[in-house]
Amino acid sequence: MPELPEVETVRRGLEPAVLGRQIVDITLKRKDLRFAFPQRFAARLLGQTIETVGRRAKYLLLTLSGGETLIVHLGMTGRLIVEDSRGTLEPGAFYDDSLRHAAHDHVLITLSDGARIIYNDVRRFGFMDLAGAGALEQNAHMASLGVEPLGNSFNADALAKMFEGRIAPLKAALLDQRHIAGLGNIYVCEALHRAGLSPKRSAGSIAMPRLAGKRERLAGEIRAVLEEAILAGGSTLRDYVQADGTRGSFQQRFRVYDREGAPCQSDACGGTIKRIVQSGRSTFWCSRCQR
DNA sequence: CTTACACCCTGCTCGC
DNA sequence: TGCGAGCAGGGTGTAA
Repeated sequence: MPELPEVETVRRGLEPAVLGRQIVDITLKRKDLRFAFPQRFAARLLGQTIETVGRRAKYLLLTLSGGETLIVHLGMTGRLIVEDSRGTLEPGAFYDDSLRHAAHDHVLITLSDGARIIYNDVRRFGFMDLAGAGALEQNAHMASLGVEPLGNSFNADALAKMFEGRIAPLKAALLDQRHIAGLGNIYVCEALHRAGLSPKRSAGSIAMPRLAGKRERLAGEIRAVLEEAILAGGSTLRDYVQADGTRGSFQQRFRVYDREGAPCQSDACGGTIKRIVQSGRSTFWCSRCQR
C-alpha cells in the first residue's frame, strides 16, 4: 500500500477538492472491499459536509458535519481520483495508470460542487469504515496503532522503550503498526540502510545502552526519509515519466528498495544490494554497511 | 504475551 | 505464443 508519505500526499491533494463540500450522491458498486462496508454506509454519508481531511498512520480521516469520521485505507492498490471541472487529478498516485481500469472503480462520491471522487482498487485490500461521533479512538483500526513517526513523541528513547527485550528482527518490528504506525516495506528498507543497521538484528539489540548512537541515527533517518518522500510527493512505482505533479518522484531516490544486484551507494562501501525474505516480504539491504 | 505464517485479490513479469 | 510460478508498497486471523 501506499505508505505514510503517499497517504499524506493523497491527503494534501484531496483536501482542497473536498473541504466544505457536501456529499450529494454516493454509489457503492459492490458490498465490500477488504471488509464489508459498515451498516447503512451510503445513507450515513449522504448529505454530510466534509469538514477536515486528516491522516493517522496510513489511514485517511475525513470528519463530517454530523460528527462521524470516514476512515479510508488504500490497501496495496487503492487510489482516489478527483474529477472536477478542471479535469482529472490523482494526488499521490503510487502506480502508473496501467493498473487503473474502470472495472475497479468501487465507490463513486459526488460533491455539491459537481466534483466526483472515485475510489479505485484492483486488489481490494483497501477498506472504508465510519467511526461515530467521538468514537474514533475506539475504532478497531485506530485503537492498536502505535506512535506517529513524524510526531513529537517519536524519538530514540521511544524506540528503546518499544523494542526492549524483543527478539523479532528489527525489520519486522519496524513494520509492526502497533509500535510505529505508518512505515511500510519501502521506507523501512530505506531507513535501515541510511542508518547502517541490519534488518536481521533483533529489535531488542537497538535498545541496549551501548547502541544509543545507532538508535539515535535510526530515529533520525526514519524521520528524514519520510519527510524527504513527502516533499517528493511520495513514490510512484513503474512510472518514471510523468512530471505533472500528480506523480511522486521519490522512487528515483531509492537506495536499496527494488535495487537487487546494484552497487551500494554508501560512501566507499563497495557492497552489492541483496534481496532476502523476512516475514514473507522482500527486504533489500547491503550486508556490508548494514550491521 | 510474542512471533510466524497463511490468506485475502488481481494483474504483471519472467522463465520454460 | 502459451502457461505456471512468483511477485507486488497491507492488515488480520490463527496457531504454536
